Amino acid sequence: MFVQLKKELNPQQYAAVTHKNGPILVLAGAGSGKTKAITYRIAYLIHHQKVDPKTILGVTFTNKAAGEMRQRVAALIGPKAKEVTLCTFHSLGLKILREHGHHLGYRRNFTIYGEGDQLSLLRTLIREHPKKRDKFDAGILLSRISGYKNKCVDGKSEFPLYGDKYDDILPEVYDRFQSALRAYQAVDFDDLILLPIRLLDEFPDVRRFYHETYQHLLVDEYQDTNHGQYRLITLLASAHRNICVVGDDDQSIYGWRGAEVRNILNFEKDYPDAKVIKLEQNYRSTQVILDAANHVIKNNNKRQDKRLWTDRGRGKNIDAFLARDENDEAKTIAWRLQTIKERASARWSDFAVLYRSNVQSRALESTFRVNKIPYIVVGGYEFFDRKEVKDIIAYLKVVQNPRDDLSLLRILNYPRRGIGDSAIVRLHEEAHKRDLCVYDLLKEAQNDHELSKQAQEGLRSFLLLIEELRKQRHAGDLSQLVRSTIEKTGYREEIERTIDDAITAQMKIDTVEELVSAASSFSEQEEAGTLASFLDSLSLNDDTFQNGGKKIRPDDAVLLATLHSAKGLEFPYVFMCGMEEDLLPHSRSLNEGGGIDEERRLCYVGITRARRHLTMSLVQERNKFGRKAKRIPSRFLKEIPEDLLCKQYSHSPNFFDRQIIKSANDDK
DNA sequence: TAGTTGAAAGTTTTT
DNA sequence: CTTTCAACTA
Ligand SMILES: Nc1ncnc2c1ncn2[C@@H]1O[C@H](COP(=O)(O)OP(=O)(O)OP(=O)(O)O)[C@@H](O)[C@H]1O
Repeated sequence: MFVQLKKELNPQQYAAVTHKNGPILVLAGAGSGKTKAITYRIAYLIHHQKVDPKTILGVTFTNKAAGEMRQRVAALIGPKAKEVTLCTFHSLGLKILREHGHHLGYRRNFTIYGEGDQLSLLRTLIREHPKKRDKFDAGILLSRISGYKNKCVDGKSEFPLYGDKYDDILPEVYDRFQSALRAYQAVDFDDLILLPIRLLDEFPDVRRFYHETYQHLLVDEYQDTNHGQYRLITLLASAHRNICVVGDDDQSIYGWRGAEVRNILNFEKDYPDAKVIKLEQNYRSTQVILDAANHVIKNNNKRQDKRLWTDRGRGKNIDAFLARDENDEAKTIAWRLQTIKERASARWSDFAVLYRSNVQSRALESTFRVNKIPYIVVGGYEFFDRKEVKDIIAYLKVVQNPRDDLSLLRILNYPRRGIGDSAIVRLHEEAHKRDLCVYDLLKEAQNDHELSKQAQEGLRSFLLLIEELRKQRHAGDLSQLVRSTIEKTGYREEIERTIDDAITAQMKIDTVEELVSAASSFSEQEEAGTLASFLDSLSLNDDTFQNGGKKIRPDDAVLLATLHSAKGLEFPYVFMCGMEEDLLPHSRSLNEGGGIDEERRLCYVGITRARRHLTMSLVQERNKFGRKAKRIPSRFLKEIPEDLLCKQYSHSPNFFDRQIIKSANDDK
């Protein structure tokens, strides 16, 4: 590979890849080969500089982008890639916390709370609060708690005031929230960044350990880092200063969760000796696509000046079509996709359909399904948000960490064990008063005569069940454990008992079964197929579960993804759907964070994913809560010059051969 | 304590 | 349209 380095890289990339130690900044536009520079640099360090792969750390914000890095490094250096740490900030934080969290009082088996867990914890706190009549919204509280937490990275600070009813209760709820997490041995996503910062900051030994361990840091999509992640990286780099960051201010799309572009813009101030590199040639897209992207993004102010050119030829115009509703849109996409595929003899995986919001995947999925177009959905809700799955996972979480009161209380009386609300409230309060975790309290409460006979019996069988599963945890394999959990809890019977509709009941049973397959395919592809790693992967939304619980993952499939999770990827053929006002730009985004500019960047990201051809679509009306709502074209569509577009607004897509493209509704 | 009923509310992006 | 939650009844 060394021989070809000079051939495969342009001079600027070559400079970035082969630069000796010290800070490097690559600030450049979409498709200019930033990720290529990072991955080649990793390969170069290993092959040329004889750097031990284990001492290289590459991080980025999203799972998808981390996976892309991993894949591209593996393509370059083969199996050695496994020794390089390539992950998201959060999984790096998790690693640090599992290895050294004991300094801060965390056991190795601590639990990760996702947003759902955070919200349900907050809801119980609100329920117990004396002022609960005020109808506090858990979501608002959560965003303020998270904001405050992150603000405290640089030391304790005042609670910010918003001038509403939440101001009064925030400090108290915050304290209770934090102590609950501690008591439960649980950490939330913020903690996965903030606690490692404390470890590195306050414990010189830990800091020294990681300075030794990771001697070369590389950060992709650096514009997406928030202050905590910036601090984390800065601490990790402080000894050797071998830090290479790449990014593009025009692709900053996470302002709404605290990402700060100034992290990348200030890099030269942080590291005055930084080698700064600009890349100006786009190797990805045709002229038409690049022009469209540039015309859209130039409507933003406050941009870093960047040049971008391509020699890949003009290419075909961008198609833009109007459909009647989202099902028509999906059908037309299916039809066009198949047409392009045949004409260009492309593979399914050469296509991506991108959208602003996860709900948009629904119509696409059902249409693709009936038309036998293989697809993979990135992220989205679906599987792991279903009640059945969350219940079983709560059991597994308790098995792993019995101090997790929140998960325990969720399942203590599901399936029904005769333990009612009053008993649960009593147990919870008692545990809180005596500074015990509920699990330990249960051991005595099973003989507490103030509880009903029924409840006592229920507690006994619950404890027995958990103990049994805990024993099994180390013995058998993971999928066996999940299966036992389902069987021993009598979950299937509970579903059959409580749900009258046989079809719904069967669906739920199937869902639970799918979780077993998810577990078994997990232990097949992970060498450490333990319960702990399974729960971690679930919490971090790991790529392993891309297709929910389904075991069969087509290896050649169309990608369905949000604009956010498509960043960093590229496809010969891209569809952007829902090009409508209130969706892109999204109506809810206009007041917050980056506002319209961030939405425009999102559009820019979408356009620049395409290599050869881009199709945009919009609909006349969209179903919203069972009502039809009229839609108007996105302003971004109008920012693209007419001569780059090929508009097909006139005829209904129903026009297209109905025999070829089935509608999702008329499949029976 | 368990189960039913009816009203109300939700409509963004990720870890 | 869906899900969630409070109030009610058995
Ligand atoms: N010097 C080069 N010669 C040929 N092709 C290149 C070169 N550099 C990059 N490419 C190709 O251009 C495409 C885009 O590269 P890459 O994904 O690294 O860009 P990027 O700057 O990271 O993009 P983005 O900002 O959108 O994530 C890839 O297909 C890559 O292989």
